[in-house]
Amino acid sequence: MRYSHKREAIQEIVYGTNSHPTADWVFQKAKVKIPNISLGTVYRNLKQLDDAQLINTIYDGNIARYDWNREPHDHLKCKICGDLIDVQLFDEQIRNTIKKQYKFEADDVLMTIIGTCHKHNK
Amino acid sequence: MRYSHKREAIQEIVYGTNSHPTADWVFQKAKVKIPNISLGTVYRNLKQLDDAQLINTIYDGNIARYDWNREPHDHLKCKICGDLIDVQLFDEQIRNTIKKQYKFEADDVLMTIIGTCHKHNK
DNA sequence: ACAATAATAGGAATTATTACTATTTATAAT
DNA sequence: ATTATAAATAGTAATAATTCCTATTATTGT
Repeated sequence: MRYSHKREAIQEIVYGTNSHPTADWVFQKAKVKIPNISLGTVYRNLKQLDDAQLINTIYDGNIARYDWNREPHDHLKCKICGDLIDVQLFDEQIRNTIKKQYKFEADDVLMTIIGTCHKHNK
Repeated sequence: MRYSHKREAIQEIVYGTNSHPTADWVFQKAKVKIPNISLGTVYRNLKQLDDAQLINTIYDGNIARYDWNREPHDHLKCKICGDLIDVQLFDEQIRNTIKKQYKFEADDVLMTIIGTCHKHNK
């Protein structure tokens, strides 16, 4: 993968937030620094960064979000504000046990808990 | 929710498969029985059936799939053939413990394991 | 049977994403 | 430093999944 100024900027944007941004959010941020960047470039580079294991892609409902956090972890998703919160539900050992439990060559364990976050307490 | 012949047919189709069908798959099946049914009707009714807790919607990557199985359960997703396989990873008690573990009003625990299913053994 | 209104068909609109192509840019070889 | 190469890009078109809109149809309470 050849160096590119734009890919570097895109990576910095993803690494600079805990908000699990969408491609369009990254695009809006990138435009501030690089006005002529195109959305296709953002998508292509996010995919390349994912392929290179520099970021992770997570699917939130039917939209892709990007996460700099490559440690195995899970998400709490607030059904009211849509926020995704990082949590560590299991340690690696339990995660590996889950993977081994089935006649299935498991690569990754994805878990999301849907509910209401603290911001919406009555 | 008023009775509708088409909604009944759509529900029967979802209840008649373990394949976690997409809206379009349901639409193709429905057209055999009801040639003039429209895709919009399929989407609207799948949503209504989900709202009425008669089926569940699960997101597989960025596409919606529908599941008659409303018992808490998890999925193994094969990255080669795309199949989703139902599994019971935790009993209700563990599931409730997970829900209580966070300052978060949890409704549902979603878990998918990504990997390779038995059909692709070398 | 009739009125009220939910459900529908068919198509347009929207949203997220990918594909295409001529041009630009990084970089390796000269 | 110049040049050749192929990757990266902008800009736009295309695609896929889904939702929205509106005139018509079907269900159901009276």
